[in-house]
Amino acid sequence: MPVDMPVKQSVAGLLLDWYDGHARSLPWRTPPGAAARPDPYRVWLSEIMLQQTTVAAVGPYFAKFTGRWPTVKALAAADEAELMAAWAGLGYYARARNLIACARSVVRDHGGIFPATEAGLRALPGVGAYTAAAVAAIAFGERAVVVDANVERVVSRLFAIPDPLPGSRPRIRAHADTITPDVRAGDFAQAMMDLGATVCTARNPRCLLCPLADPCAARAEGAPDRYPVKPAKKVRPHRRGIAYWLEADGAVLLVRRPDKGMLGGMRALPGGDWADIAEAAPPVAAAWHMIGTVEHVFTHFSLSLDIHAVRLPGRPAADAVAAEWWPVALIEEAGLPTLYAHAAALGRAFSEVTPA
DNA sequence: TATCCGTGGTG
DNA sequence: TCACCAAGGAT
Repeated sequence: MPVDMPVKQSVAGLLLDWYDGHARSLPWRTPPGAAARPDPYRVWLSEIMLQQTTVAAVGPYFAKFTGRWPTVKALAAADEAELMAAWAGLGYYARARNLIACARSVVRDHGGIFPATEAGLRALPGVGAYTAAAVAAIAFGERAVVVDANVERVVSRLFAIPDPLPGSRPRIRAHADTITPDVRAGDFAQAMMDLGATVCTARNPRCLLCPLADPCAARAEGAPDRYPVKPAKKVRPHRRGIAYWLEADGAVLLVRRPDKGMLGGMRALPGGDWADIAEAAPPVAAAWHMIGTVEHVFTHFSLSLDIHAVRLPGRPAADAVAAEWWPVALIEEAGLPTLYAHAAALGRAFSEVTPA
């Protein structure tokens, strides 16, 4: 489909022409230039899942969620524990809590219809400046300045912005505004992200394939990957912790972590928060065995989690808050975050070779 | 503004 | 191998 007249051969025109032939086909998308707009619910759900998360990782989760909860009304009526378990493994679990809160707000406050404006969307839980702009543009065709990490990279290079992130963000946004067209708002936003994901990549950008190579200032300088300029990295501290695999009668004791903080709201093995290993008291007094250590890397620290296990002939009275006995054979369905899924794998191995 | 918040792929 | 990175938001 030809580009609409007003954009001509501007940056937007070059980009939209490229997008018409190179758009990625994704489950939450409509083809470039399509007359029909995509379902706002699916656009919103995909945008939440894609926050700081790769397309490849999101794929199976998007299929699972849209299959189980096809509409925002269905999602609003979902069992919260079931939804959190379905999100397990995708990370950033505050997104899952906000997902329910947002769906319920849409149903309760907006009659089950997503707000069609950037400002209306921005007021929803879990919807920030980027997501509000993206949904407004993609699902409703509103001209919005959509700035994510891809756009930051493309724009920093296109204009060779010398000052480092995050201080450069106002300038980046101002430049992004100047190249955002009045037409094909959703296609333009997705084209910028596709360009950043497949051509204008963080490392080894493919300038020979880039539709914006000609106007790109960073390419003219000869070192496009020098942009965006970033601040010096910080050292990642290391912590140690303990988790307990307490098994009895074919079931293992699980707890639910507090809503705030790491892995908030998710099921876990008992064992504390890894801040002070001395406070990680076992759930019951028993002859515990150290069966292994799980190494895990989070965004701002790494962790060595020692797994202690015991198998008792009967279930003791566990005083842990919000504790539940979960069948060992069904542990895969508990929705454990990755750290505890790895710990549970050690626990099962222990279970198979240890008599009660 | 700076920090916190997961995970898996990759060059 | 490992530091970097990914369609950010809340506080």
